[in-house]
Amino acid sequence: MALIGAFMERTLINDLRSQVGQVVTIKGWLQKLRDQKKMQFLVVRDHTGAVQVVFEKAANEELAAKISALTAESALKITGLLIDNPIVKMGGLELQLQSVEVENMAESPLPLDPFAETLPDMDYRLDWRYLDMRRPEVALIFRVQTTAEMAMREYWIKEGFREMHSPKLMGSPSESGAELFEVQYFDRKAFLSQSPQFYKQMAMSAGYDKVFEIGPVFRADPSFTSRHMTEFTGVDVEISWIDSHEDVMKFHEEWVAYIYQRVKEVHGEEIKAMLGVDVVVPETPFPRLTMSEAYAVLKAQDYALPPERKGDIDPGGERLLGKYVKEKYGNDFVFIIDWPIAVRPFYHMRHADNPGLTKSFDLLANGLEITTGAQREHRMEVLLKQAVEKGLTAEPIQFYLDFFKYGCPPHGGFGMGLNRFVMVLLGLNNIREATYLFRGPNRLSP
RNA sequence: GGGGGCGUGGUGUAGUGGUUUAACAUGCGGCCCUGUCAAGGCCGAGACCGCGGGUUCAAAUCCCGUCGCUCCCGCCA
Repeated sequence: MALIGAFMERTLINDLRSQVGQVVTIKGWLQKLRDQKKMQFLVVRDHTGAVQVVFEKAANEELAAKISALTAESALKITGLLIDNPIVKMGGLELQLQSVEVENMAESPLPLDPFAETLPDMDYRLDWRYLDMRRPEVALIFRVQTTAEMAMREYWIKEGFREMHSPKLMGSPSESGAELFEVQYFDRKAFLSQSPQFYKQMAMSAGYDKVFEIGPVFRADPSFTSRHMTEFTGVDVEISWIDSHEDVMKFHEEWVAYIYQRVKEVHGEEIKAMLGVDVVVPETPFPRLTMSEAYAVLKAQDYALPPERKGDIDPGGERLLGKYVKEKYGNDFVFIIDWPIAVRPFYHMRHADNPGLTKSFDLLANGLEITTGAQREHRMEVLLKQAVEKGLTAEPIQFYLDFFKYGCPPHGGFGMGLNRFVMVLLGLNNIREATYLFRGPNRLSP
């Protein structure tokens, strides 16, 4: 703040209180103009707040006319004397306008009025996302996301993690049947990465011990739901020298609790006031349900699982489990562990005493799947055998298999959807709300 | 890929066979009033009811097709 003030003539609206009695300059948007006979009132907003600006028309008719011509949401620079005025409902402050500079006049009418009583459809809001995002509630979502990512990094750094940036262009499809986007790559084909999975495991083989990556993930799945996107931000973690997936879960839950705690500290009150959501720091450890226990719970509640999908849980079942765990343990989070090999990829390690089950987990948050994790199979012969069992051939994944030839430690990790995480954290009902610019099967712009 | 729902002024909605020259709110334009502050009052512009076809004396309203959006399932994060 002080640094900016040193070379920029501007006071943030949130900092005005300390400048009473001085001439200050604010920069922001005209949220409301109340143009009266003798007086003009302007509500001006920047990214920190809003303040009332007042002008007495008789003082300067020319300036008054200039103000009258201002349109809603124009970008303005206003200089005036800041006074304390308890009558003003907006913080008891008032800026007595001396000059106004129009940096960018907004066309009128606005295609989307950020301060209208009713909110347009999501799709329309996405068409005019930059206007939609002027709403303080939307701005809050992305301030929270920033804090959340900061907290993630704080925790990682403290634990000795290294940040990786793996390539998103790949020469061959990595995981078997995954839906990949194909792109033209000079005179051949390339694919957009649908997970940094293999590359973060390579870092384990490189001896980096613990790594994380926050980056884009592409999925060519034509999914039309409130929680799927074709491009999203993945949060990936991989940890070496673990004994089992339990070690990964232990890290995961403490890390999540820390993020919640930081977000609550920094934004808790605002979130409550603007979004009506109480950020509750979850108790650790999170409850754990094995797949068979999860099935028993669902069966006890007469939930009918689709018979042909044996070994998996459908979204309705996940929501019910979330509700069950909330009631029984008072926790929004639950790990579903030990998934059958049929529904897990070849690289998940299997239980030594039960080869039909993997040492894997999903993390459900309020009944929504936000994370998949596992201990990885680091013994090359076993890995290859499991790949073949899944119908894969060695050639396309040979580069991956090679990671395990020269001293790769036992390891495991998880991949979490950042947007889903923010969605659950803030109680948003659609992933588009938690995403800067949504990408779906039918949306590539703006 | 399968299924459901919805498409009415800029936006959000009402109207679901004939008093519809399509209503209401908000926004926009004009005027009036007012140290205003969810401002108030009056007036005005703005929709061939997504598109195409059909049924009917009569369609925003029913049927078919089509496009768009949306949610659910599948898939996943």
